[in-house]
Amino acid sequence: MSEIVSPSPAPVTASEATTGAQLFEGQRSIVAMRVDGALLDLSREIRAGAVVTPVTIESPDGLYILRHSTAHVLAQAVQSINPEAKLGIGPPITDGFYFDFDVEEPFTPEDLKAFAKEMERIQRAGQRFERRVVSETEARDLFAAEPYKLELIGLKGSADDGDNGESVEVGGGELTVYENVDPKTGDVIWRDLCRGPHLPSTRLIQNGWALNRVAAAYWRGSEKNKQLQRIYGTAWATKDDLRAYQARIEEALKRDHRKLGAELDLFSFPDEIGSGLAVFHPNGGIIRKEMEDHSRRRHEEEGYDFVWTPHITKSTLYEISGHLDWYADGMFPPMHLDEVVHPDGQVTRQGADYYLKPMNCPMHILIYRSRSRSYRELPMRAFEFGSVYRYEKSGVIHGLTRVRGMTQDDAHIFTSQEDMKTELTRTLNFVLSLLRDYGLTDFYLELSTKDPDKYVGSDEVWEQATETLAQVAAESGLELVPDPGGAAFYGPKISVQARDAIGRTWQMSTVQLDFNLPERFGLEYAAADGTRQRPVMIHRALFGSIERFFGVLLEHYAGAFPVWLSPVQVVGIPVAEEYADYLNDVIRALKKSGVRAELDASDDRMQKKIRTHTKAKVPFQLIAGEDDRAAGAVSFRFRDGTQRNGVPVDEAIALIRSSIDSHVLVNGVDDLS
RNA sequence: GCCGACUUGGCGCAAUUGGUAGCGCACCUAACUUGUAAUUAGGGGGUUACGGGUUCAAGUCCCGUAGUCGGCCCCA
Repeated sequence: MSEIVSPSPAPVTASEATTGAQLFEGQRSIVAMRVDGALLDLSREIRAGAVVTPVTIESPDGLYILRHSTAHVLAQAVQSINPEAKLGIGPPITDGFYFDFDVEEPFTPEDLKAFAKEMERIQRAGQRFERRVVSETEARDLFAAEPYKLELIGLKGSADDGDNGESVEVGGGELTVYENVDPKTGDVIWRDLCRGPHLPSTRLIQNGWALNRVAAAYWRGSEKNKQLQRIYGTAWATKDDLRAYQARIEEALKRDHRKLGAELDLFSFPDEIGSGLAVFHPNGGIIRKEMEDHSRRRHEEEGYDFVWTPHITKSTLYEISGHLDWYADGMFPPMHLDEVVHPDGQVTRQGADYYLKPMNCPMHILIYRSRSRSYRELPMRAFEFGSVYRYEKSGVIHGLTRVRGMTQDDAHIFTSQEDMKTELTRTLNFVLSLLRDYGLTDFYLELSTKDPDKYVGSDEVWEQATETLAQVAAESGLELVPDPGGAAFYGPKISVQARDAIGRTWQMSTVQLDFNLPERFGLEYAAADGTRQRPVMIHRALFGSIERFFGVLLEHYAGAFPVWLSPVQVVGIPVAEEYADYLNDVIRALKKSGVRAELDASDDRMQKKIRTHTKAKVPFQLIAGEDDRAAGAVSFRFRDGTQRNGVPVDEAIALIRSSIDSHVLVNGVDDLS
């Protein structure tokens, strides 16, 4: 990020027909323009009277163009070194760009270096980007050797480009080609089918870019298609911006929950158990237990009933629920049990398939259905920390955020249609309030609506459900982002997205309406008028899964948890052995009031102890020597190195106790009130 | 699942062209007892992920399996 924010140039009105290049002549910082909302090359014609907004390179529009143009330079470099490489697509993305190629051999890191070098040469050559509108015939001619481009030309008519980058290649309406032209000779050196716009010259790319990595990617995003080699890069207006970006990446790396989990001895994934299956160590166990205990208390206050269900079930349950139809691929394969086969090969007793449960809802439904229900019992809120198992594909497993075994803080609310909206509102408020207890405060909502290719139930029911959710979302006052087609097959949902300490967003809670399962399981209740009615079901999980939420909090706090969640809350460090007994009395008193406190009586020297416990991110180090003992006091040292010395013991205990109860994050002396 | 890279004591890393495994931290022992981020000395610990193969010789080369990482696809 630039320290100095350059003022955005003001829009100008073209007094006569002209071009952007003429209009902004001599203003090197202007690389493109917006006319009537459209982002255009400076070379484009402007009609008289048009209002033209100049685009500078460091603006969001400018960066988008810069990244796109850098992608072109990369592609040219790749083809200049490897003329056999066939072009895929090469759009700008958040913070950078990528370009896909079909090549015989995958790229190596050495290839990347060579490409980067060639890119620098292309930059220095100052090639012009020239836009040309072509007919389909002409385009087919120009890209006769580029099979993927030909495929895109064929697609041009169909408007459903979606968001997978193809629309960057072929603009709506007309086909355009961008040609890189040698500024001296006027020769066309390279070209790509592209909607644009682009920088006027490769020279404007400067040195704020880098090639990051290679990866495979399916052509047009479908695993049915061939995998191409994708090169990812990043590009910024200046070298400083690039460095700032790289520093941001590094910060995120430092917070990686997998790294912190090992460093702080919180959890691990033993190979012997299996991929995506975590064990929590004692330190992680404390955090997890605190998280769960607090959640249980809040659920109790909120009128939830606690239920327990098994981890495994006969297939019948998921046949009724429909999960086997839709998600069998994501489930662990069944165990076939109880079959008896006569020696002659005849099956004399039919066996049964048992599945590890991938979802808790059908079991909660059976609890509801175990007897007849009255409207007086509704809403019934069944809550469970339910362990579920999903057979995630090996390539997607990722730390605690994508696992094969997890525990959901899952609840299913059975309510009447009339109370549905009240209950949804209440649920959403509860969700947000609980997330705030854990220190997340910055939210927005996402409303996922029907996927027309993957749903059950009638359209009216979906509409009604969606409408209700939209209303509840609007009433929350939070920002609402639509997610068309993102719903599960059985109902629309609202998900709560939280921003963490370094601005990344995580999908947290979901509140999901379900008109389908009550139908499938034939759920009913007796209404006030004596008729039998069908309840509506709300699925909701606040953490998503405890494992995932744990990972998110770990990254959010970079391992420095609020006091109530810290595995060790206080470590006592005597200045010399002589003061150990005195300090140990303080530690004992703390333990007595429920504080996780320890005395470091090892024979390390004091400075070493401070270092050790600071690295372990213990919130309070209590130090005592002669001065403190004489005064009946202790001295605080905090994570950031700040101190508060000579605090009377009673006061110290009270301060620590209250910092736990109030869930505050204490990193320095100023955080302790 | 697909593509690529990687896998050396608990953690982070090292081992010239294949010649038979080292360092730091952590751990253990001893001495030292010092007011805010590393006291000193000694010691233990690895059949180099696993299984094959090539070779006089494999951590180094080849094949397979598992796991991890980065993407793609997927995410009830």
